Order: sequence, then structure tokens, then C-alpha cells
Amino acid sequence: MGISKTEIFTDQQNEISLFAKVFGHPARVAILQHLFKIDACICGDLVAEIGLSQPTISQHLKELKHLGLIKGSVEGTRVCYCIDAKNWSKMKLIILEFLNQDISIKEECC
Amino acid sequence: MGISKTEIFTDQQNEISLFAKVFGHPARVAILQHLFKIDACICGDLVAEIGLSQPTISQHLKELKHLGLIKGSVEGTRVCYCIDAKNWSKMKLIILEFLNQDISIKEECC
DNA sequence: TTATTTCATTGCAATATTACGATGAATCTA
DNA sequence: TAGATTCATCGTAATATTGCAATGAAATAA
Repeated sequence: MGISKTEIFTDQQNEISLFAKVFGHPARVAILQHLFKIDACICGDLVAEIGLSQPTISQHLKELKHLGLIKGSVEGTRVCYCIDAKNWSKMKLIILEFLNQDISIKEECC
Repeated sequence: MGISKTEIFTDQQNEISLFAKVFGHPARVAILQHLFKIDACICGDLVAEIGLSQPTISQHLKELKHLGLIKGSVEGTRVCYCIDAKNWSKMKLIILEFLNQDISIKEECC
């Protein structure tokens, strides 16, 4: 029905999928990569950098901010975005634990 | 328009987002965790293990198989699924590189 | 005050995703 | 062969996502 049955899954499973979902769009991947690359606050030129309209970029930024992965600070008429390093680290721990499940696997089965 | 403009992003950005998207649903996270946990092939009792209908599980399995993360082998009337270890490792490298972007960051900016 | 700039929000259209009942295909069992 | 079992696929309904034009809100500049 287009709606996920989150209630039948564990909090951990839902948390993993929420983080993964935000990385599930190339625009958000590109935004994060650009914020890391310039290694400083960037004000708004993400719209020029990535080829999407201003409202669309704003919407993607909103989702990233909602998960706490980026921070935005108002500077005059501009808004300055950057990575939230602490929350990024927390997210990394959660995703890494999921990705590293394979280290306990003994052998191929099929 | 409900459709991502993949053509304006790099292959790497699109690949990251494709892998992330498949992890963007708790059912697929649960399926993968279960396949890792039992450390052997499991046939169909994923439907019993996870609380979704058989067609729905089958659909999620199809997406995981399409990305190469799991393999399915027919055994009589049953189908045996397991993790594709090699492709899982390849996926890990791609996602890890993305997650570890923060190690080159010098300091907080905002 | 009146533009101008910058970004967020609203509203909408197009497409994608999620879920499941019904059905089909393949194999096994009696 | 005739049922039973297992899983995939089809069809459909409900909801989510993506994208942008239009508009709004807030600060700056003239």
C-alpha cells in the first residue's frame, strides 16, 4: 500500500532503513559529498553545483537536516549548511554494524 | 515527478544510492539479517519469520537478488536463498568509502 | 520605504514503492 | 494421474517520493 509496516520490525531495523533511505537518492549523496569536499560551510550554491531546482535542493536538505546529518545556520539572507560530525559518526556506527555482519560468516552455502 | 534525474549524477553517486535504497526498507534489512544469522540457506520460512505475506517477501527478495546481494537456488518445490558473499564485499567497499568521507575533515566549521 | 536576494513552503503532476489477493508454474507425493 | 506444496508473477489499491513553478518570509541594500 505504499506504506511500510514499521511496527513489525525492531527499532534497530527501522533505524538502519531510515538512514539508508536518505542515502537512497543520488542528489542527497551528491550534497553530502560536496559538503565534505569543501570542508567548510557552504551557503546555498548547492543549487548551482547540482543540477536541480532550488525548491528541490531545499527539500533534500530538509530531509538530511531532519535526520541530523547536516546543520544549517542562518547568515543574513543566506543559510550555511555543513555536516554534523557527531551525528555522522553515530550513523556510521549503526550502518557499519549492519554492513559488517558478514565477518562472522564461515562459508558459502549455495 | 517521482523520477530521479540519475543522468545528472556520477555513476558512483548513482551506485551508492542504489545500494542504499535497497537497505531503505526494514523488511529487506530483516531478511538480510536473518540470512546472516542462520548462516545457511533458508527456504521460504522468511515469510514466517518476518510478518509479511508471501508475495511481499518474494518481491523484496527479488530486489535483493537483482542487486546481487543474495542468491537463490531451486531445491524441489523450494528455493534456497543465501548471501552472495563476494557481492556483499564489493558493496561494502563502495558504501564504506562513502561513509568514511569524514576522516579527512579537520574541524567543525559551524 | 522599496527593491533585491536568498531560501523555505505550498500545491500539484508524474512516477515509484509497498502490500496483498488471485493466479500460475514447477515439483513432489500418494 | 491427481492433489498438495512452494514460490513467482500479475493486477490493483493505497501511499510515498521526486521535481518544479509559484509564492511567501526574512534579511539586506538602495
